[in-house]
Parts: sequence; C-alpha cells; structure tokens
Amino acid sequence: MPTIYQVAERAGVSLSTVSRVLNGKASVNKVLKERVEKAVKELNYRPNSVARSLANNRTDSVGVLVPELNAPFFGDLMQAVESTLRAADKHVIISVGRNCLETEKDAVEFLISRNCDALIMHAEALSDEYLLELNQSKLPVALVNRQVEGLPEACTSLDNEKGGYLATRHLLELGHKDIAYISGPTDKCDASLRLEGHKRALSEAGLPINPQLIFNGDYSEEDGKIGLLELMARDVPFTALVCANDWMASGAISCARDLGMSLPHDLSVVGFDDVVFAHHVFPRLTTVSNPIAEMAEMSAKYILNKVYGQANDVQLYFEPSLVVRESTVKHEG
Amino acid sequence: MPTIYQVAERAGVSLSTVSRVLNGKASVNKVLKERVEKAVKELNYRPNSVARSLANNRTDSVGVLVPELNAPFFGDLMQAVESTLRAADKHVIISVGRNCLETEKDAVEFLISRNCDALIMHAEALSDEYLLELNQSKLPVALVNRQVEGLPEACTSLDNEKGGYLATRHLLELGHKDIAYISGPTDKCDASLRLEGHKRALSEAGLPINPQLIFNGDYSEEDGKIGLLELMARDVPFTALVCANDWMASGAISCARDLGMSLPHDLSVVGFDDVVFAHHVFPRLTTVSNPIAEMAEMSAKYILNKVYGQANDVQLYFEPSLVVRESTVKHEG
DNA sequence: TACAATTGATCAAACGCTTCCAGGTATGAA
DNA sequence: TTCATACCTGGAAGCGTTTGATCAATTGTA
Repeated sequence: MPTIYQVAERAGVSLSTVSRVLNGKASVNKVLKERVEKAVKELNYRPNSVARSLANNRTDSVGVLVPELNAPFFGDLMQAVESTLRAADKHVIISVGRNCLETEKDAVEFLISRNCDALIMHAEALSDEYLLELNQSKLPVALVNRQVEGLPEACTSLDNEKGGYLATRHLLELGHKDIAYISGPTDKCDASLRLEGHKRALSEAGLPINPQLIFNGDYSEEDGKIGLLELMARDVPFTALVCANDWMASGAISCARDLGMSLPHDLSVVGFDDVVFAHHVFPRLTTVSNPIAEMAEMSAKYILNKVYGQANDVQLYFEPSLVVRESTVKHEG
Repeated sequence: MPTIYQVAERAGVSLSTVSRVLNGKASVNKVLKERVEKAVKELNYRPNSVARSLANNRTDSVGVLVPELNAPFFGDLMQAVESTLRAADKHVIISVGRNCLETEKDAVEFLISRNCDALIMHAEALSDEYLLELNQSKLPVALVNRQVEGLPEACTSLDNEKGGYLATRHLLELGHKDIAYISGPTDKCDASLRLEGHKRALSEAGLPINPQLIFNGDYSEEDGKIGLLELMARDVPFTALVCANDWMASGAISCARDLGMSLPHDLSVVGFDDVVFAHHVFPRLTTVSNPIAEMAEMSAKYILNKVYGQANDVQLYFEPSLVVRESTVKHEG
C-alpha cells in the first residue's frame, strides 16, 4: 500500500501539497496538482482512512442500532439509512439491541468505543434521559420512529394516532359496528397512540368503547393468535378486528382460519405497518402503511446535516395512509 | 476524552506500561498494574480505537456485502454474522451490492477503503477470478452460500442439488407424477443445481423429463406468477409445482388463487429457502429449508480463525431438509 | 560481596495523515 | 527598480496508540 509520502516523492512535491490536492481545500498550482494526480493514479494510491480519522478526529462512520436484523420492518430501515449515508461516503456500523435495556446499552457502548461520529437508532428500551445525555455529552443522536422530549429536531415519528384512526374508520365505513382491537404493549407510545386513534374513530361514529373488545398483545405473531382466541372466548360478538401491527394480524388470521372461519367474510382484519409479507398473507392484508424507510432516510439526512455540514431538507413528522387489500369487506346485515 | 498519557500520569507510570496492562501481553508488576487499573476506572478511560488501529494496522472491523438489506433471507444472514462477530468484539460494516456487478465492485472498493480486516460476502455478480485476486492481494474473503474454485476453505455452501431432489421426491411420494418446475436463473449455480436435483428425482422414479414443464424464472415473485401462467398455457397438465425459491412459490400461489384454483387440492406447491414469510402464505408453504444463518455464522467463524487467530470448528457444507407444511397434499387419482 | 541473570519499566520511533506556521516567489503598483 | 501584497509551498508538530531497544533494579548464585 503506497502512502502519501510516496505519492509526494513521485510527484516531486511535499506531502502537505499532496494532502491539499486530495482534500481540495486550499488552492494548489495547476501544474503541481496535475503531477500529484498523475502520481496518485500511477501508484493506485488510496488514502488510509484510519490515519485520516486519527488526524481529523472523525471517522466518517455512523452507528446504527436496531432491535433486530432479520425482520422486514428493520430491514427497510437499514436499507434506507445505508443508501443515504453511503451516497455521502459515510459508512454504517450496525449493532443490534434486541429490545432489551442491557443489550441496547451494550450496543451503544460498543458503537461509542468504535468512535462513530453519530448514532441513528430505533431504540425502544433506552430511556429519554439516557438518550438526552448521550446526545449532549458524547455524540449526536437521531431517533427513528420515536419522540424524545428535549430532542425534537432529532426525532422522526409517525402519527400513530391517525393510523389507528384510519384503520378503524375504514371498517366503520364498510358498515362494521362491532370492532375488536388487539393492541401492542400499551407502555409503548406508538401502541397506545394507535389505540387512541381506534377509540377516537369509534367515538366519532357515536359507538361505545367496550373494553371487552380490546386485548393487549406484545406485537408478536403468537399474541395475535392468543388475542383472537381470548377475544372470542369473551363472547362479545364482533365482525371486524384491528391489530396494532401486521405480525399480530397475521397470527390472528391464520388462527381464525384454523378455527374454520372463512376470511374475510366471517371477519375483516386490518393490520398496521405494511411490512413486506402483508401481501403474502391470505387474504392479502389491508393495513396502515408506515413509511419507515422515509423516516429512516430523514434521520440519516439529519445526521448528514448536523455532523457533516450538509444542508438537506428534513421532514420529521409522517402521516400514515391506509392500504386497502382483500382482508376487509363490507359488513352484510 | 482522556488519553493513555493521562492515565499514565495519574498512575505514575509510563504510557508503555499502561499499554501493556491494557493489552495484557507482557508481564507487569502487580502493584503498578493495580494503580493503572485504578486510574483507568477513575478517568473512565477507553482506548481510542482509531489510534490503536493505526498502530496495529488492523481495524477489528469486517465488511459485509449483501445484495439487499430488506429481504428476509439476508436479514438472517446479517443477524448471524453480526452476533458472531460482535461476541468477538469485532464490528460489522455493511454494504449493499444489489446483485449488480458495478455496485458490488463499488461496495467492495468502499469496504477496502474503510480498511476492513476481512470481507464476508454474499456476492452473486462478482466473478470467481475477482474474488480470488481480492483474497490473495488485498484481504481475506469469506463467501456465504457460494463455491469459488480456488477458495475451498473460504466458502460455505448448501447442497442445492439435494434440496431440489428432496422437494421433488416429496411430491413423488405423495403420488404426483406430473410435476412442473419454475427454476431460478440457470446461469446461477444454485439454481441449476436445484434443477438438477429435481431431474434426478424424476429419473429415479422412472419418469421422463418434459422440458414443457420447466420454466426459467429469475427468483422474483413476479416470475412465479408469470411462470405459472406460461406453464398452464403450454397445456401440459400437472398436479404439482416446485419453485426454486419461496418468492416464486408465493407468486405462483397467489396467481393460482386469482385463477380460481383451490389450493392445495388443485395444485401442490413446494418452495425453497424457508424464508420468514413461508408460513404466512396460504396454504402454509411446504419448502426446503436453507440454513443460511448457520452458513453465515460459519463464514464469520472462518474469518475469526483466519484473521484473528481464533480456533473455532468450521463446517463448510450444509444439507437442506424438507419442511412439510400445508401447500402439498396427496394426489388423488 | 560481587557478578550474572532475570524481570520490568522507560524512551522513542513508527503508523499515515492533517494543518498551522513560516518562508519564498510572483505579481502589480508606485 | 523597489516594495508590499497575495498566494503557494514545504517543514514540522500532532492525533493516540503499540512495540522494540535500552536501561535500571531486583533476585539469585558463586
């Protein structure tokens, strides 16, 4: 591997000059510049990014923390972050948090020890205070799909309340009146907002909110199944079901089918997130789209602005929209 | 951020001593060692990984190249690589290749310029020669799910032929005799081997191989659909269908249903890979499991051995197995 | 007691780059 | 022609480590 010194030697200039040519900051005599460029080509020189980082105190790398890698939702997130950052010649160091406080902290420590210039995270267990302190003391932070008090400009988020509202209103418009709901864990902000939206839609339609028609799940496929069984066991009839994410919707649907129900006629189901398999389930899932890729892209752009002096437009709030497929039909009766 | 020098000062020793304590290589007087450790704690010192890399000529980072991030198959791969490497305190830099020669080369260049110590890749477009040269001249390489001539110990791979064989034999055992096949792109090794396996199963059963029952797809969901339509248009009857991956199987299944067929009775379908959504499709997909996570883990361990002096057992060849779900049934007749 | 052997600590160079500072050259004006 | 100015260029320090060479101290041995 040739060094900058060898380039300088070959071009017959000092290494400061080579450095200047490479970074294009200061102006350099045209003749020398060309000599340097020629030497760079001939030697096939590439700057050593480690040495550069040491001198610069900046690594051009961004840590990314996600709960897991093998889930469609986070795949979309990663994809957006990687391509945005890569286009700016920054690199992405990934780390997984497993949705667990200890692991998330570990992961952050790990990324810090790697001298990342910034962090982009989808962190669910870390507290607001921790994130605030991190952002102040150590390194800039961007949160995807989460609101942290005190970091308004660093957070992208979705109007989850509206999403819940859209899902339920869609069913109401189809004539359903008895609508069950399988919620995500209500200590999580997004889950409780989605539920709020559901309730608002019911209220606006002048319908009562029956707690017997609400089940609290944990966003897992399994809990979609358990939720449906539990709701049916309560013996309050319903013709439609809203699930707070697609996993639970899928679980509920396959459970319903196992019970011998014919979907969507016996039960209309709406999901949330529009993950990749939403159209693989049968009947193809009507769901609320979650623009996670755009949110992730914006988080990346925010970091690009904040840390690397770019000036991208950044949108922080996102609106969900309804994606109507085949899992919902008119209520006859 | 405290430096090693400040630790040395506080502990009243030279910085070389601190370095030795930290790296635990040379022996250090117990008293001094404790003083150093105390100082490290008090200052909350963490070694600067960039400076360390410069001095060591080693970054403790491994580049990972995958075709895409938002696909279940590669999510499993990434997950396995990340956790294996992370446990060894190495970090993972990701880069996407989009299955395109130019982009893959770019991605590799990018990772090289980032001074990775090694590369783990699921590369489909890069030639064997390129990979060989890369491995020899620049940095060690591990290939997941691919065989490269000249790099036997660096490649993990699946017995694709056997996978194709298992899929078709399963259908034969269910009494099917007219079995269609939607292949992946036959210039790809895995696709052509899967097809070989299919043919072997037919031959062993004494059945002819009818080219009219074979369609060449490109592994996309869309081509599953197109393939089924084309096969049906050829007017050679068949009661079962093997698809060379789950995406095409899913496409074929939803197309079949759109045509009014009742699955699995009108058509048994087998997929390949057992990706996460295989059990979301309806009927739940019978498929051939592809132990991509284990292969990825082994690739990571191989790198750990080769570059970082570990001594893990590494398995290079993997056997697929059949996962029977509900998309295949006995042929009546 | 004196010397050899061994242990352990320090010094200083090296890793490859950036950038401040000083000095040199060319340009234009007086 | 001379001097001030602006513009470039080269020298050298510094980024935070690691590590081989060197040297001091301690222990053991004759």
